Amino acid sequence: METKRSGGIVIRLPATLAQETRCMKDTLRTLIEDAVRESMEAGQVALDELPEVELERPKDPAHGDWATNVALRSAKAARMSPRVLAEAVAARIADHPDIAAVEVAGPGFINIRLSESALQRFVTEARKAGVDWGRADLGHGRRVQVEFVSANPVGPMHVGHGRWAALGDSMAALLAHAGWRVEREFYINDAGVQMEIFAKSVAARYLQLTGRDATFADEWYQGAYITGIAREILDAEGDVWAEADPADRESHFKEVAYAQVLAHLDQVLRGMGVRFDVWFSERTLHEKDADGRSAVDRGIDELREAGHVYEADGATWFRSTAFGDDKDRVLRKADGEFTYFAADIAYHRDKFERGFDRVIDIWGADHHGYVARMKAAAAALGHPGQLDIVIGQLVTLLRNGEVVRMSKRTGEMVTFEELLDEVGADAARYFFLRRSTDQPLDFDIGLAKQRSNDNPVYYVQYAHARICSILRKAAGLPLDADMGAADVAGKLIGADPQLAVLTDPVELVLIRKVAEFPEIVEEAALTLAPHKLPHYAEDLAAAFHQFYTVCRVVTDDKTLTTARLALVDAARLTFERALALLGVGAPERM
RNA sequence: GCCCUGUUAGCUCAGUGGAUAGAGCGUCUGCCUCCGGAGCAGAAGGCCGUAGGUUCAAGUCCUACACAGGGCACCA
Repeated sequence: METKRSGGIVIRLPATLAQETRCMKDTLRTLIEDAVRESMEAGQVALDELPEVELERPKDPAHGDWATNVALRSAKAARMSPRVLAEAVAARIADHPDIAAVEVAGPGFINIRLSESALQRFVTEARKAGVDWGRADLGHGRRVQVEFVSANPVGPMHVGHGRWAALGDSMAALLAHAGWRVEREFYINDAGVQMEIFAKSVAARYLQLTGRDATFADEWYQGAYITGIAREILDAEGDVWAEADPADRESHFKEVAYAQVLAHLDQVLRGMGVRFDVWFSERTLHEKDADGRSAVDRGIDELREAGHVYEADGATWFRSTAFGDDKDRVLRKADGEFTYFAADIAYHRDKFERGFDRVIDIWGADHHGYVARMKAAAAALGHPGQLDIVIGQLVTLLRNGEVVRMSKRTGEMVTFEELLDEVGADAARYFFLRRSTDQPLDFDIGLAKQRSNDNPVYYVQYAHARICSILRKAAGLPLDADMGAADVAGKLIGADPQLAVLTDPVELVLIRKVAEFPEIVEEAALTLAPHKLPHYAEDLAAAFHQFYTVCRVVTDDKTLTTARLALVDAARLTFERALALLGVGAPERM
């Protein structure tokens, strides 16, 4: 099988924004650095060099929009009280037009409150950016590959795969929004023992269906889907294979069943909106080229030439301990077979040969013991630090509080497809992405089935739908009208809304939340932590609902109405972007 | 035995070395002549697993220990 590249790949290139957008944080940092430098030059502060200026958002809104601890950090070196140092710096930034207030607080924090006009500008900025709102440039257009799911093609997707699908897809979207050129890849483990067992299992069921006796070993795949595949073969091709040579039969069944499972995986993944740019077949790594050598051979050769390979006890070893692993690892067993690890080395070598600056693998916690050797291999191949391996804790499936044991072998399982049917793709994705990858996930089917309002995805989607409803109301459209929210908003608001009238505390809280979005994108992309997005979206929804309760948007006051429409439109856009990065829909009505 | 991840409100979980540790659910009390009540406001609820250490400052970093889950193959 050839490496398959799906058609119509869309790689979104990083947008080059016409104007140089500097986020508020960077602007403030420069401002404070200048203030410290001036204080030093004026002889107020005795420091040898400019300290690093850290800015943070205080937890307590009473402390302003931003705070810096620069005075606390430099006090010792400057041999002065942190508060006095802070006062000296604060006095030099207080006059900036974007700053409403500066105060020294606590042990020596400098708290900064932005002016209303500075905040109001974010509404314009978000609406102007449109789908590019929140875009960052961490990647500088470098190429990153995210490999995830990568299931053995020997059975249906299970719930754990669903978590990796949601996680990988969202992480990829996040990285793309943060300025990386991203490719999504699925590694098909279609070589090796699992496939043989798979074929034997199908063959045995086929024979049984034709009324013959067939041994079925305990360690084979017991799942009902095996019989299903066997029945399909029987229906399509008849019982001609019953009397065929067992080796021929198994080899034929293997390919038929493999194709079916692969189609199933693709279909389920598409059903939840996940599309891979590349499906990479492990088999291709074992195919011999004109010189009679496979990619696996060449991978080992490369390591050998670099001096990292040796022979011992009849096996071929990789000296992974030279790169921080606990023990050396076997590449080729004494029986002449390659280990799975050897193929994985060839695979990662192939990835880097394709020119990725960075490669991210998403694995379940059950593979964490593999991390050290894989990173060692990447380093030995000349790519230290370019491989990130994200370890996600496992999913435990519960049914009404009782653990459902899942095993491909015994066939006792609830497939991910069933779960998607029951709870819907949006809720399933949101549920998966809300928890940190370091946290094990309990997925209770009974609970998820209830479709209860407890699910925060509805809270967020409802906020979006509510905004669309306001837009419909303002445009005089019926409640059930289909509309392009952005177009409707554009016509209603016009080119120059008077945002200066947005001064109500809840309006400013909502603006601040909207303004935070680019920081969240950057932080989530930097830490490979999509779970920050749902939490942000819920905060944004809370800010919007509070605003909605206090402030009526559509009133007789034309100026205020237009300004508030602009604000809710900026919020709508932010919901839409945040949900898009999660792969969750933003419905215009529910 | 060794390695990884976790341990924060009754439950499920957030928390870039900073100020009085947050949210949802659950419990209790209020709010619909009004753009969607799938909403909002308020109350109660905490020795951040334990013990040391680093720091001006520790839920956050370091070291032990306890508990939970997952790994420790010439398996895939």
